[in-house]
Amino acid sequence: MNQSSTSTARRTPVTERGRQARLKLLRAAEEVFGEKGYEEASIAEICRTAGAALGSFYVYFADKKAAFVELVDLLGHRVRRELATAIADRPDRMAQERAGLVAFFRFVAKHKKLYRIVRQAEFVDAAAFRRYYARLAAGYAKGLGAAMDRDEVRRLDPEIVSYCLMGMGDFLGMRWVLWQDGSLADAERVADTAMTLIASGLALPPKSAPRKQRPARPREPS
Amino acid sequence: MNQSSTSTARRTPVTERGRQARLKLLRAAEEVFGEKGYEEASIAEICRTAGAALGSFYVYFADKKAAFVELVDLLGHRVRRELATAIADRPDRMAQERAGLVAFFRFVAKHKKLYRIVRQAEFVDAAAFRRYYARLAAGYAKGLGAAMDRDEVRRLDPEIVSYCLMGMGDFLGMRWVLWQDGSLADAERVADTAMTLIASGLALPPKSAPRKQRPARPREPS
Amino acid sequence: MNQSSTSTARRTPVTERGRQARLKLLRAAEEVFGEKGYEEASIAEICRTAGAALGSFYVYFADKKAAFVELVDLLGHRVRRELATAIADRPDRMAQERAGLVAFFRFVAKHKKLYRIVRQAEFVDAAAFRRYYARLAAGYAKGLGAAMDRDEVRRLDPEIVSYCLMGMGDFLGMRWVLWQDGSLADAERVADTAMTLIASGLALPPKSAPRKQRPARPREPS
Amino acid sequence: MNQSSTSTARRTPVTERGRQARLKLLRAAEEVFGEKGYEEASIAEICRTAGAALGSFYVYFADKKAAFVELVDLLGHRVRRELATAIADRPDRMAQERAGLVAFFRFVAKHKKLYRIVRQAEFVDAAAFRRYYARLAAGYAKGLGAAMDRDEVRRLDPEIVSYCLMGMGDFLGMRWVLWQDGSLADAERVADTAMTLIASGLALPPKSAPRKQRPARPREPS
DNA sequence: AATGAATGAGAGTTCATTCAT
DNA sequence: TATGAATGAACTCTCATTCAT
Repeated sequence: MNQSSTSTARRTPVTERGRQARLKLLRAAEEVFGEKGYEEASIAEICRTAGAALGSFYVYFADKKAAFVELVDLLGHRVRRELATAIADRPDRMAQERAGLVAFFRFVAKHKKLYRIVRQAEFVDAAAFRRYYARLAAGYAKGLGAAMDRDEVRRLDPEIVSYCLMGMGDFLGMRWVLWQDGSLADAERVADTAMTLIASGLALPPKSAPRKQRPARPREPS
Repeated sequence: MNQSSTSTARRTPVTERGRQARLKLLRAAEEVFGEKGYEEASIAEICRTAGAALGSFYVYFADKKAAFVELVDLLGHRVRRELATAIADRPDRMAQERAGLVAFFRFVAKHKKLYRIVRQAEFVDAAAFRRYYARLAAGYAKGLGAAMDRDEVRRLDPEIVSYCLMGMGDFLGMRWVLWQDGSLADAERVADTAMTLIASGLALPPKSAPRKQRPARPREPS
Repeated sequence: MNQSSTSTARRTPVTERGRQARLKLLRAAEEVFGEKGYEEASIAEICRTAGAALGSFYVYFADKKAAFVELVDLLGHRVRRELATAIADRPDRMAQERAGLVAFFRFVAKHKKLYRIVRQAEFVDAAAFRRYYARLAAGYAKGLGAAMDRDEVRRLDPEIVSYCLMGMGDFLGMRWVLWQDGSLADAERVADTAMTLIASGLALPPKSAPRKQRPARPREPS
Repeated sequence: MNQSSTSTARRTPVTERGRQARLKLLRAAEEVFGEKGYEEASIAEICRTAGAALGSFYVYFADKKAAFVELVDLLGHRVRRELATAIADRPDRMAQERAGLVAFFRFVAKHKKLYRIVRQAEFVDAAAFRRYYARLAAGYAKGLGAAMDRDEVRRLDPEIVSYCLMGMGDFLGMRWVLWQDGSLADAERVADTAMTLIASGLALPPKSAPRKQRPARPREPS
């Protein structure tokens, strides 16, 4: 969780000046990694972009990968915050789903380059990649679980459902936002279709025989 | 299609011996790329694995990327063939969906390393990556469209639905197969849950008011 | 003089078919060497241009350099023949000089690319390079010597004078033909100026006191 | 003029230590290029000679060619300085010509290997090659023009005359210095002969009819 | 903290030449 | 003769990282 003491010394700035320098580098890293991808990005260019000397990079980051991973975590925060904001105040789960999906499209469209960083993380640091999705899924599942408890949606394993919905969102975003030069032209139509699928998929099944003891959440099908 | 005459000459073998050598290299590339990933894989190791001299690689492939791309296309063929086989003879669309999903899990479990090649393609050759999914989606959409025409499933844009289902499959495979050291322990349970979602999502809506003129299937974008 | 038996066997074609194949390769070599220069030219491209297989090259030439050297010698022949033709029938030495200079300009303009081969020979095969100029100088000196004997031009070491005049021609051709995209726009004006210089330079000195015994040619100044 | 930011960063040393290292590499390059020629010279050898690591080369030079070009420009400076020094204090143009010619022979004899660098530049970087001669010619022409204005020498296009004289010098140096294992044994005799030619060639023509209006010196082409 | 010079392993790629057919 | 596959040494260049100041 905390990436301390990997090799050469302190990595956390103490002075305010240090904190600023570190931030400058991180922002430059965001730009360069986003533009070039992990492998093509060079630390030299990051430093040039940040207006810092080559050596300074290693004052604040253990190595190239450490900076990248930090960026992935940062992005995870941002995405989750964005989604949380978009969802807040929505009356019911389906409204939340739609708001979340559209917000995600918007995020991807707005940070096209940047979003590739997350996807590339799979090949740079698998743990950071899993962490990103696991945390996203946790938040997702929590919302779904609550909705299930309110009998708003069909009772299914929330984690599985979360990955289903994340997968849908991810692929739709890839196909109709990323591959569409980032325009949101089709976003509404695509979201409509997806929401039809999701709404029906999650709709409560016609209650055949009311069961006294409702089964533990995870297990449901048959 | 054929990238001739730019640099060192012909790339297509003429003799049978040549065809064999090329195949040997391609198999070695599959192994090494799968094991190490694109960036970490070295052509020297591919050649060592294939038992060929370094220069021989360039007799058959223009460069590192060309071999990788060829591999991605090859994998696309294999996956599509596998899925087509798994689906054949299934009585209805939902049975096909389930068979396809499970077959996909099995493919991923069996070729865990290899499957990373496809995912990494996004960062090596975007075109090959898109091609992979576009072709897969095309086949998928065709099956869905037919089912819609038979009134087996809800009428929606087949391409969008295809990407939704591919996304679900992809993420589930990632989470419960790839991250699970490739075991298929959870596969059935996960497939069950997913199928509940899919079946409900694609089920024909309760016909409220019978419409004379059923709406034309939405046309495929671009 | 004769480049026999360097390594692998016979290099001289016996059949007529062989002679043709060899010629085809030599012409291709001329084109490719001329276009790319010695180092950048590849035997593969020469063969491709000739429509021959890679291995065929070594049937007719010992190696890359051998073909190049042969080409340089060939060019030497052509240049000397061209000059000889241009000079023939000129009434006096100065007319010959001018005709030769202009013919040289024309040759360079016409075979711009090709002429670089000669110049590059200095760094590929010094002997071939010297041979080229030595032979040219020999012819030049012979003509000059004859003119001296006819008391048409000032008596000086003909070889030295030859190199002086070749140097002038070479540099003028370089500056006003090669660097001028091969146009001959300035050729006349340049030739005029050069001829003024040459004519005065070679003009008989005002005979001060007639000497009985004229000195051996090479030694003249003081 | 300065080729910044294209690839790996700054090329101009900032510290004194850097300046020294750069110089060390440049001197090594001079030695190795001179000895082996451009193509045969390897950067590895240059670094070995300089006692520097391979990577250091690229700290100071963008690539092999850049170092070579810099060397050519450097040589140009040296040659021009040498000639300027040799010419200074000579009473008249002909004395200057002779001094320049002999100084040039001496330079070639002394830096035999080095002088090949200039000649090879034609095939490595045509622009640097032209620059070398264009600058030399400019200085030459200036001196000639002044002499013409003083009515010391015949009035002709100074640039054309410059190239004539440079060509003579070049070829004589090649034939009687470079090909003579660098000895200056023949230098005097050759210089004498050449000077006879030059002196007569440039001598003022016998004033047939005194012209009021002396013709404008021909203007320099482009 | 900050700098920038120094490092050197390692990569992809080329190509003249040889060899088996 | 003619072919084209096979070879592997050699090359230039990159770049993450360390070090001295």
